[in-house]
Amino acid sequence: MRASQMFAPTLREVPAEADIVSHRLLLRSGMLRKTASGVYTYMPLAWRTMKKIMDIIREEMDAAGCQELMLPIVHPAELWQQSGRWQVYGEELWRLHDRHGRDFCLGPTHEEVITDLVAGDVNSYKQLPLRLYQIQNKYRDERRPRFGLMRGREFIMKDMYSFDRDEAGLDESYRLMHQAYTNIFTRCGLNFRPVAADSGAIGGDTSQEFMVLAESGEAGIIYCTSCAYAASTEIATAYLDKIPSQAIPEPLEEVYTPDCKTIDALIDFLGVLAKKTLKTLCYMADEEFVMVLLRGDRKVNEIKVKNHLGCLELNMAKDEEIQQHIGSPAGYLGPVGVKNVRIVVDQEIPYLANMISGANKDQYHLKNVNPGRDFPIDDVADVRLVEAGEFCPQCRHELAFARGIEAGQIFKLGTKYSESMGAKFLDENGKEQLMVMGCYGIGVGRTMAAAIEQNHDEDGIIWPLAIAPYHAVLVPVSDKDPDQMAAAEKIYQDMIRAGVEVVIDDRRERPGVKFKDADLIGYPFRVTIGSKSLAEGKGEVKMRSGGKVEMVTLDEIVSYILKKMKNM
RNA sequence: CGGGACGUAGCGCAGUUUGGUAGCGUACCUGAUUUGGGAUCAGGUGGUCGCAGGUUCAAAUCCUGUCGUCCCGACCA
Repeated sequence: MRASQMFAPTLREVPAEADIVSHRLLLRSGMLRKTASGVYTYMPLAWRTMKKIMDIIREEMDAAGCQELMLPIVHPAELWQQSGRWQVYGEELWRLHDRHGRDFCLGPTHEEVITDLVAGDVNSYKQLPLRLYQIQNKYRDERRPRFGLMRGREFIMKDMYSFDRDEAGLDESYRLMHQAYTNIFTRCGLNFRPVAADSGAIGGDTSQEFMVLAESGEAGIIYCTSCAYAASTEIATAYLDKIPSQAIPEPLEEVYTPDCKTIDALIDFLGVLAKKTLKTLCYMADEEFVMVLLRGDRKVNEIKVKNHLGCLELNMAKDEEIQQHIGSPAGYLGPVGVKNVRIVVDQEIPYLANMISGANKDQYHLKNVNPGRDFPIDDVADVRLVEAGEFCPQCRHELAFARGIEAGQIFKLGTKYSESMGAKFLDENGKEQLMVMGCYGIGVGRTMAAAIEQNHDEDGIIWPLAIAPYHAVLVPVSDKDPDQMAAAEKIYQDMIRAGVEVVIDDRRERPGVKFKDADLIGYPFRVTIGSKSLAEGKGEVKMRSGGKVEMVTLDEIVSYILKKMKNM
């Protein structure tokens, strides 16, 4: 490729809209342009990188016994109504209708379409297992698209669906995908970690996310500093000390606590620790008013609450709703004496004694509140957020926190979709069985952005070799010097012949401009042909990832780079 | 969805308070001098000031509506 002809308009200034490194660098390097909010154009350089990531994905999928196909992006509403997700998926589902007024949506994921397909064409155990994947645009009308490619409304995803005859088959498909994903992200040169995850709107039980570790990540990870335990903060658990309090329950006592609407104010006023108090939260779970109890120093994990209740919508109750069900203002809420309200108790609570809670009476709290005696503890669940410094549920060593970018996720779905879409087969005994499914996704653009988050410096991107748009850039320092140009041209041709993907910067620009662009775009190798080195019959080879400039004889430059590439 | 802000040349911005018919930097084009880390000089191209109404002799500027974009929040009992 000749830089003089390449469509890669680099920017000196950062567009105001870009906030995180990957977005800024993608725009500045001329790789990405925005078309609408959350909708982007991949420019030629970015598309080369995207294709390389997709090729790695294809190789690993095919090696794991998957077949590529292409499902439609436009889905008829009927399929989504059949699975129930036409309602459940909510506003994120991008809906449209045709000229006859029939409802459709743009596919955010393809369980419905593929399960319907397989249900029609697979009838026998002899056709299983079946593992089908595709790489295509997905559509999710995000409430807030942001961070460039990290959270777009249109994005490219690899999605694979496995169909097995039983749980054991699913386990094998899941294991294969876990290995394939590990291979893919390793080959892309990423520092990542698989973590246990919530299965969310997709459904199913077991799930893991592949997190690319980065400070800018939207997702939180709790991991053990000693063993292999790692989970998304959404579902992370901690070691639970099941030793009941030895304290002798004392009688309830009402205390006057003026202006103690927060736990901080309360513990200041009473001079006690937050862990001696109870935190009372009220929610509207769909139409039901629910109270959630936690130790005062804990934070609630709403995902866990939602999963426990099995509701679609979970919102903090409004003041009017609290007044209506409890008859007390927020700030003085507690579980004692509450009637006709479901009380979800965090699993730590039953082991506590003589706690302080709101009295459901303005300006008053209760002392010596005892679980079981003063309020029911029959609805116990793990509903709290686990934080760094707590202890591992598996080995009791300390837990730590990290941020990550969710680049991929794998799920065991079970029979949720085969049931609703009617995906059945006959086994050896002629008996009808439901197929057992799994689904497995990778965000291709997000993987590219994550690679930049992890590999950059103040000058630009530092591409891992495997997904760099080109391997090398060739910079003749002066376009007026025919010797330099001739030497560069020869190396350019040699590189192409040797399979090195190279850009020759033949633009009539000053060397500073070429160097700045080379660093910004992040070619792994830069070969400079200047008058000084040329006088000795040499060129300069520099790696973007660091290290010093190597002077290499012109004839040996190609083999030098090939050798380096082999070791990367 | 709630809150905040912004829309003026490809990009970054000023001008809006106080109405008078649009400017700076950069990018781009031409020429000259330059040439090892985003050159200098000279000359140039490019904007219905997001859109639609309204007020006015006159609107980027004031009023109304509308569309778009970005940021923050959605853990407070």
